[in-house]
Amino acid sequence: MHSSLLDRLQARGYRLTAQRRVIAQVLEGENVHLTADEVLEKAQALLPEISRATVYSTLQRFSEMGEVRELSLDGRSKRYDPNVVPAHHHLVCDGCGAVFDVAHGIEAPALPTAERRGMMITSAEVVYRGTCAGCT
Amino acid sequence: MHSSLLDRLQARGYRLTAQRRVIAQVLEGENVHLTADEVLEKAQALLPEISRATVYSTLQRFSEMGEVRELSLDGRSKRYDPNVVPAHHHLVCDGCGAVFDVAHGIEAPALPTAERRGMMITSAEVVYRGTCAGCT
DNA sequence: CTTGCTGCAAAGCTTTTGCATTCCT
DNA sequence: AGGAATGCAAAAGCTTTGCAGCAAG
Repeated sequence: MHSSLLDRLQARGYRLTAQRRVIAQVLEGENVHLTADEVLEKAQALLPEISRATVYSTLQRFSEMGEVRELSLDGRSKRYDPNVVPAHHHLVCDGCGAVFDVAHGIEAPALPTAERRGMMITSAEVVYRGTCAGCT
Repeated sequence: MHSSLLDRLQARGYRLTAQRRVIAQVLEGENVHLTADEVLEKAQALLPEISRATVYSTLQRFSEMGEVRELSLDGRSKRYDPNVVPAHHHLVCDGCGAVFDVAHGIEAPALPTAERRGMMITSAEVVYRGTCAGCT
């Protein structure tokens, strides 16, 4: 089976702390993508003394490691997507900002070389938008 | 020819002020997409007494009118895209956050009904990412 | 032991808001 | 004249940072 996020943390020489264990657990237990504040809230339910700064820095660390994807889809908060692989697109509710995964298999169209402005393209994500049932 | 943004403002009953004229001018004069702060800076060069609050509320107004598109592509600032029509995608530099338009003609793949979670899809934008020359 | 991690609180940045004043129409 | 738009300054989110103490390896 796959090695867990925690195993990979350790393999890279990062320390394994109760806080990181809890944050990893919170992320993996969710099928929607949480904001940092929501991660804090759920983590505090499991480990009351965890701090906001730790949640933010840990999410940043996980993101730099490529273990979590940071999404900026509305002007409010970033959201954290624990499903880095396989690559997939997102469906966003313009009302509440909720983000849903779109099953993989859909491929974004390639960007013609003439349009690349000399950049090497590292990702191509499609963002679908609409309004969810709860937001009428 | 097309009616200008200012004509459309007036047609909808909005007042035509020096501030709005300057903001429209700043937006239309750019081929990259500016943040609110950059709009303020350029607007102040033309009309020194314009305030930050006015820039923000005007951009919000233009966006509600559908005259400008609000983009949230990184966790920093929103950017404002004056080219609402034709629809087009964007190329983002992960280093500096700069946003370039991708020529229209590229179509995002449709989202299968099974994946829509009951939502009516109102838009599908592709975001290409890479690192621009200046960000090495 | 050593160095990295945590918690706290303060600061930073972007954006919004309340209210008196100004000025389009 | 009348109501909308502006400017100012304060406040409100979200996120980052500095630093002393704690703990994983």
